[in-house]
Amino acid sequence: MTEPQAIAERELCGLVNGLAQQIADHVRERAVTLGLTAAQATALRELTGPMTMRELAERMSCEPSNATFVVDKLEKQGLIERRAHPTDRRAKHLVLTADGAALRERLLELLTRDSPLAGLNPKEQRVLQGLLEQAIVPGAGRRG
Amino acid sequence: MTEPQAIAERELCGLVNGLAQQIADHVRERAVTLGLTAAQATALRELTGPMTMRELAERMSCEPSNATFVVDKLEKQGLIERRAHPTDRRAKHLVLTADGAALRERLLELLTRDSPLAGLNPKEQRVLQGLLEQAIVPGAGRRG
DNA sequence: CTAGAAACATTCAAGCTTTAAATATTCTGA
DNA sequence: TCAGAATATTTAAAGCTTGAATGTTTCTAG
Repeated sequence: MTEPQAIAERELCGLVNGLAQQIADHVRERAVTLGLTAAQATALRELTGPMTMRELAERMSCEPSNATFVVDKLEKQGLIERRAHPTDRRAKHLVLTADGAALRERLLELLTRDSPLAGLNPKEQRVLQGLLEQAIVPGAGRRG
Repeated sequence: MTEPQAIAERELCGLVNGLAQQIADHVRERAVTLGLTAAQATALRELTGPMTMRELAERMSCEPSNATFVVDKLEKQGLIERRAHPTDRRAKHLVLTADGAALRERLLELLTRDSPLAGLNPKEQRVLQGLLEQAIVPGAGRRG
């Protein structure tokens, strides 16, 4: 016999997942407009400036090996360059090309034109943000 | 120049994604205990009773073709049966085997033992649920 | 200084997910 | 009735993601 509280929590997990999917679909729809996949668009969006592979992976919430995969694609399209890191020879320095920077601008414009969170007003969004920050256990992101 | 509101929304999307990942990791950890992958465990969990492929896919928040893939695995393990649908010859009727039902019980027990939402008390969870329900656009789940 | 631990990036294998296309069945309207 | 639209499922191809090595470079304790 499952308790009501457990059922409510499971339903809540489903809602979190559903909203995450809605957000992902929002990105995907706009990405294909620019000839990008969702993963590529996410990488481009997160590349706010020169950064290392690991840093990009963290911003994308994925494994470094996955970032390698995605950056490979973007590099082949001439949107990103892998340069030597100024101070750490282990690391790469990811830099947008002129084409990449231009496409990123168009992408950001598309992504901010309308929001996947349009159902919530700014006040509600702040409440949601507070709850999410509280729900996310810092150390437990992965293999913690 | 990007507006503060847009930046806040993007950060909020990141938090939603982060919590979804935390929930997924929670499922994955317990799934491997039973020799299941995360996707298989999700399918088993959502199979609350006999249902069609499409219905399962919707409960799993994935494409029907993906449900086919996952159900294939569960069927090979003897946990699920694909039967003829009583009234619609296009559809399949998914039914748990005795083994499948038993494993599902163990899975549910593991999943409810501790929650991936332990950071929130019941009252906060209700607030979160209300916000998520409001944020999720019914028709826009996919290609809407 | 130096050996071992740690960190950065990559490769590979395995599994997950989506898209598009194909088949079979049901529904709808003339 | 019957043609066309819509629905349920599956297949194949492409792409995504992870986890376990591997090689290189840096850090750290002694």
